[in-house]
Amino acid sequence: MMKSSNPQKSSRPKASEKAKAILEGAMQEFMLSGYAAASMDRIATASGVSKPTLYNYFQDKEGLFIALIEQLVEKRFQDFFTPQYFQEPIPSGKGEIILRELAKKIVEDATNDPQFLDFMRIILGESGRFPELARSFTRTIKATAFQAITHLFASCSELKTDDPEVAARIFLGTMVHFVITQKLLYGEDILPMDSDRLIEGLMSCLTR
Amino acid sequence: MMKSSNPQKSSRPKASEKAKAILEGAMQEFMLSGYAAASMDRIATASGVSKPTLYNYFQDKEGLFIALIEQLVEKRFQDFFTPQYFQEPIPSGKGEIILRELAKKIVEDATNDPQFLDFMRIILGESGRFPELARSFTRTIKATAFQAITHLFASCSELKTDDPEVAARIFLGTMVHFVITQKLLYGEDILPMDSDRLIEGLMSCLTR
DNA sequence: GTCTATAGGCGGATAGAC
DNA sequence: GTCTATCCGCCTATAGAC
Repeated sequence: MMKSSNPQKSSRPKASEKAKAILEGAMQEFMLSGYAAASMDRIATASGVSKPTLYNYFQDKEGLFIALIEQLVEKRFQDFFTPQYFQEPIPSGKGEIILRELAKKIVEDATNDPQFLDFMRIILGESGRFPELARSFTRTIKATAFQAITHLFASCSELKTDDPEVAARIFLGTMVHFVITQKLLYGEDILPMDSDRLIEGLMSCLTR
Repeated sequence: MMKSSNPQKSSRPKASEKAKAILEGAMQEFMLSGYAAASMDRIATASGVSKPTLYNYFQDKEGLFIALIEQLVEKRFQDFFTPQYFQEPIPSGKGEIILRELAKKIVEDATNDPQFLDFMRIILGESGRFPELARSFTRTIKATAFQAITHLFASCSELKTDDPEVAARIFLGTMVHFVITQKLLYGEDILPMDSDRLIEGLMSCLTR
């Protein structure tokens, strides 16, 4: 439950900067250590505040963790799978190009944005202890991605349209599993595979 | 490092039953709580031994965890993706049937064997803290699966053989991502999808 | 509201009897 | 080899001064 009121420094109702600092410190620590091994002392230090201040803004460790993940689900990674080029109307014949770009973007982000991998790891790893966070992720990010890609398959005549929902699952499944295997599970050292080669093969399965 | 000798009850060099009991208790606790939140006290209780005995058989918490996961990688889940029907020679025209059965087996095991999901969760969730365990998983289980399925695509004329390695990635990626999304991340409640429908669509993409 | 200091408990790991 | 009993540190969370 929320405290009765949030602390405010000025009279204007702006979002507290201290809360933001705490969330950033919490991000570092939770991503580095996972939920259970994270320390509220280290979060306080990383945030530049003292521990009681931390507990003034967030109920407890669990509340802080939930607030952090919800924020990441809603703000930071929400638009990942729904970039601008999913806007209507889809130019005729552009579906294949859009899918290729999206596939590349998934690989690039997993390669260049370490937060992205940490986020996936923590959502998956804590899905047993925090099922509501996993549900929130599925309801928000996964659902939006499936919806947008399904729409693409349903709209573009050059793509396989027999079952757009299934096509979307194959596309996203192949790419996300690739990223999980190669990056999270170190497959790039053990089972190397060029991402462009995979994308080509995938597109040839999903186009007419 | 190993202790100088393993404790043996009898003079014959049989595998210690206490070690087995400890590993079973450790399984319960680590799967339920994750590595960091697991308690050596609870493992001792669950195993029916006292804590010093626990430390007599395993160096410390980390050593016990590593021993457990290595055992699961090598014994328990090794043959999951390489069932009997991958033996040579593959009857002509049976590739499609074998793939369908394998896909169903993945979904069934994820549905009926809770240890299977727990194992996936812990390998993914601890891949940052224990990269060597993730590597071991990739080197052993993933590599064997890719190899067997690639061989299938390369051998069966009714399957898409342009790039068997890529076809294997698409097949396994689609099915594993399906299981992760539906079971680990609770997608079956939020984004329902009949597994047979997915398998049909996948097979139609991967056959000539 | 924010700090210093501390309470109180549970964690991993071990000493020493048998 | 296995136990009971215990050490000691780090953990979350808070009391009380300012």
